[in-house]
Amino acid sequence: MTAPHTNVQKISEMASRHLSSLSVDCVVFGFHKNEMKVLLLKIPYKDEWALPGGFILRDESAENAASRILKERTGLDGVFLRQFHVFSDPGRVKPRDHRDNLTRMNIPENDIKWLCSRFVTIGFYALVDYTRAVPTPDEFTTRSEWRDLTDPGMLMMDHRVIVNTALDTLRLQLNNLPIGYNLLREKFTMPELQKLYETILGRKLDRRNFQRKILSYRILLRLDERKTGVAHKAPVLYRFDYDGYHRALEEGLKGGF
Amino acid sequence: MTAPHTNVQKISEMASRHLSSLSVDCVVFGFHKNEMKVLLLKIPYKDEWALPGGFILRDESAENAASRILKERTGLDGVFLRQFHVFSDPGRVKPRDHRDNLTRMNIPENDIKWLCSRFVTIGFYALVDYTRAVPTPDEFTTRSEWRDLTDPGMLMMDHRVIVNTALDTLRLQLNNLPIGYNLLREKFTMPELQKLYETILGRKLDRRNFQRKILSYRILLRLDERKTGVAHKAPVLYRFDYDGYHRALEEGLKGGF
DNA sequence: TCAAAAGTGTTCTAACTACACCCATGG
DNA sequence: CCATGGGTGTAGTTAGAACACTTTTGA
Repeated sequence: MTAPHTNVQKISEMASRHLSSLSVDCVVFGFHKNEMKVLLLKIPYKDEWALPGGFILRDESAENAASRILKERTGLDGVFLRQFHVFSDPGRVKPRDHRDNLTRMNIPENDIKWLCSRFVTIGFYALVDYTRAVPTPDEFTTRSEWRDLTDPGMLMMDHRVIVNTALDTLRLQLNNLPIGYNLLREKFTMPELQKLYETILGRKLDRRNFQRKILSYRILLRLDERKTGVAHKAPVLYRFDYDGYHRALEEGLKGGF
Repeated sequence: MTAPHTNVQKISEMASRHLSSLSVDCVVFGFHKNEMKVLLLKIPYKDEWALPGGFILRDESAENAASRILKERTGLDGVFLRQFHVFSDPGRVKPRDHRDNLTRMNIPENDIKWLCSRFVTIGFYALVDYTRAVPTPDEFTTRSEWRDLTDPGMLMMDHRVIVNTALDTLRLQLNNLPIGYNLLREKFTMPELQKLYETILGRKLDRRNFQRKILSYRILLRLDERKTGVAHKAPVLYRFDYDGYHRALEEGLKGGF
């Protein structure tokens, strides 16, 4: 792109009035050992974690940006991904923090002034199979880790708020989302599925009623095998009936949890 | 703001890589004569309508921008307003249309180049009392009108998609939204409230079951008066019990419609 | 006086809740 | 061999769907 032939002052006015620095941040949910996990990046020289995110590139949609970032951070393609909220409060970034972040990204001092005007991010949440995702740090972070959702540590900027909002959205949309399909491995047991729902909802469910209800949706295929190497009675394995699942989700799981 | 002392080429790169033109568009719902209405602005010299919207100003949040615009277009303050989706598909605006719009807004030719890179909008929906809102055109449109939701006419760009997405969201969130509280006048009859729900849902509800259900939520106060000047038996007037309503909404209207 | 709309009650059914019992397994 | 977790069944309660009758009013 060639520079427009206009004076710098004019551009400055336009940029400050009409342009925003626009990014996406991904809340990547996983499920492991009966715990909900979030994928976070460690900020070097600080006891803080950040959500994987980045700028939306020219000529790509926000959805595209989010799935590109996800692929980079987890190695996964075709992940379940959905936008849930825009965070645009001018106070969401302390100018000091913002400057630090941009400096870390090797953005020249002069350009930082441009980006400091407003910093809007679109929140996405993703549901991924914990066992298949490989946490991968980016060039600005030291490492990438699955952290406990309940106790992820100190989060940068308003990222804690973003995570909480994502979780609230997840709960609200629970009955219209392919939760199990994306968060569990292909084969899973009934108690595992129940634990998943309990963890997301934050409350206990009755074992027998849960089983009856979830089976009534006709979204599960009971397999002719049982989980091996477990204590006590070996539970039966299930997998999702893809067609049935998506048919049911369009209506929403009636009654719901 | 003073211009940063850097060369034009550099700014151009930064802007095109990291900055977006960011706006809000409001889908303003009203309810009148058993019809859902949307507030639209007429584009001059074209047989097209547009959603009221505008750029987010420096140092204001998207929410702020939306409620500011709403105040300008309807004269209403403290309106129920909620963001529902970001539209960022690079193909959502035909470059030709975009250029026309910006030219109409008296934005100089040179600056238009900046804004053409990407054009992202945050969709908000609003629920307002039809009888109190006064449609007010902005400086770029000839008039402002309540249009039928089912047949609003030709809409500019992807605004039809935005309206449809807003309606889908409204239906999904119906049981967690103060629908009646915001769309009806202070006093209303049970049939009016039912018609509202039926219109949003797009299907008939049983008169008697609706009444029993809505009353069981304990969100209505039955008044000691009836609607006057109507044919047939005069229906009783109700108004909302504000406290009860908001208590009930936190849980969601259980069961729902 | 009658058609059309509003107010109220009843019945039937399906879904949810809360349990009790038996089975399989590893320590 | 027994504690623990998994599979299945049942009774009581509640919420939802379908439906009938009476009341009020303007035309």
